[in-house]
Amino acid sequence: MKIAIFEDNQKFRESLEFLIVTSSDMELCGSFEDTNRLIQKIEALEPDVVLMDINIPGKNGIEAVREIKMYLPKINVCMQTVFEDDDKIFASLCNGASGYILKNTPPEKVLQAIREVAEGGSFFTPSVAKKVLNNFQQQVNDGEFIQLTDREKEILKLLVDGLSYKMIADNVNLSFHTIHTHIRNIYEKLHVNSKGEAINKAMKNKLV
Amino acid sequence: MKIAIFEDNQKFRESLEFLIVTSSDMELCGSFEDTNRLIQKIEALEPDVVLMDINIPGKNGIEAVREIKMYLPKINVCMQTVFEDDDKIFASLCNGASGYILKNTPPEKVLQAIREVAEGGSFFTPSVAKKVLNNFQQQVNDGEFIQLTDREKEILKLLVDGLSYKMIADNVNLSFHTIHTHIRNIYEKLHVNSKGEAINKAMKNKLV
DNA sequence: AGCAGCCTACCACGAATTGGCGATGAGTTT
DNA sequence: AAACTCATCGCCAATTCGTGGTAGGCTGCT
Repeated sequence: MKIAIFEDNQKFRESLEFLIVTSSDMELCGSFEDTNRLIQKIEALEPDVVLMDINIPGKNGIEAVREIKMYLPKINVCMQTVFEDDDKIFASLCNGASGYILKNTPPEKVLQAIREVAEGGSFFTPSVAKKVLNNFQQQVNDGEFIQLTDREKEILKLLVDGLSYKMIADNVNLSFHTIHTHIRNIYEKLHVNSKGEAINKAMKNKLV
Repeated sequence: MKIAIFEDNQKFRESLEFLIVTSSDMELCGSFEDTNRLIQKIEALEPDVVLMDINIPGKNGIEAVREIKMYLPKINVCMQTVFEDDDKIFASLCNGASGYILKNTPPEKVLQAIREVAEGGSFFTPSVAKKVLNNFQQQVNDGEFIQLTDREKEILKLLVDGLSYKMIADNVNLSFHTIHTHIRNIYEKLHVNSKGEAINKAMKNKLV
């Protein structure tokens, strides 16, 4: 298993290097203090996992992971940082990072994270997992229980996709009037009274 | 640290019980094979963590976690199952579970998961973490780079909230016509031509 | 047989939205 | 100075939407 490190803090980089080289199943294939010529380096070294500091000189870690995933999508990237900055965490993950560990993570967990990421899994330190989870949960249901029939869900989905009544009617082979009625019923169940609100609520509450 | 188990498979329940009682920092405060009188039991036992099988008789695990989080939101729940059923995983997590482990998880990881969950963190087995992450990543940008002006973003946000042109005009103290033009420009930039599509695209690409 | 819920379909009217066309002024870049 | 972007305001015709009704057919439950 080949690992590449991108980390500007020398002490930290060295301790990571030590951790990798003393690990029997891993091989350190590169270690750098900036992201210059990032893609070329990775292309040449062919690491299984890239460890990327989030605040690294050159392109920062978020840009870096985006680039890696754009040009070399098979490379798995594990981010690391000292800060629990929500925005950066989400940005990294959205841009394709497979893992996220804080720098106070004990060595054996770091190795574990690397192994999980190498196998295509994901690893978050618990606090990061919690943040991801919160983001996940908050999208859902404000306590209302909305029960739509299958037909209604089908039509709501098309509505959310931006189709007009007429297009929906075409799509499901029903009369325009029927669609009209269904949508009125949907609005009532969602407690909304415009297309915009309906779409918003449908997406936020993952009704589609 | 007090743990309660809800698990219908006897063998599995017993091995969990063994795992807990032989663990120095944990105490088994209850172990059940169904979810009957769930809330009363939990209220009486006051566990720190509930281990909940997802396919348990009575109310299933998803309903159970929802109830727990509704009546006793401070209780942290860790789900477990043999299957990697995406829908159930997401449903559990959305309903408030803090952890999700598969039943083939080695004992020491189970204990680790319980500890993380007890401390308010989250724990997923890597494959589940991957699923959560995928759901996270897919929400974002299809590769297009959409550059909206501040005004446009502001108006798009209100549009997404379900407001009509007139209401938006009121909201930002502009003329109806101005809103109209902005929205037309927004549509052009988003390559859409209806309110529905615009809202959809705006939400999917997190432009707001 | 009666009731309830769902899917279907229709009428009608006022309000909202779209799409096309044009215009001005402020500020920035070239 | 010309070109450009951004924000602002305007008109108009065609379409779509929101809301109020009505109503038959179907299924499932009592």
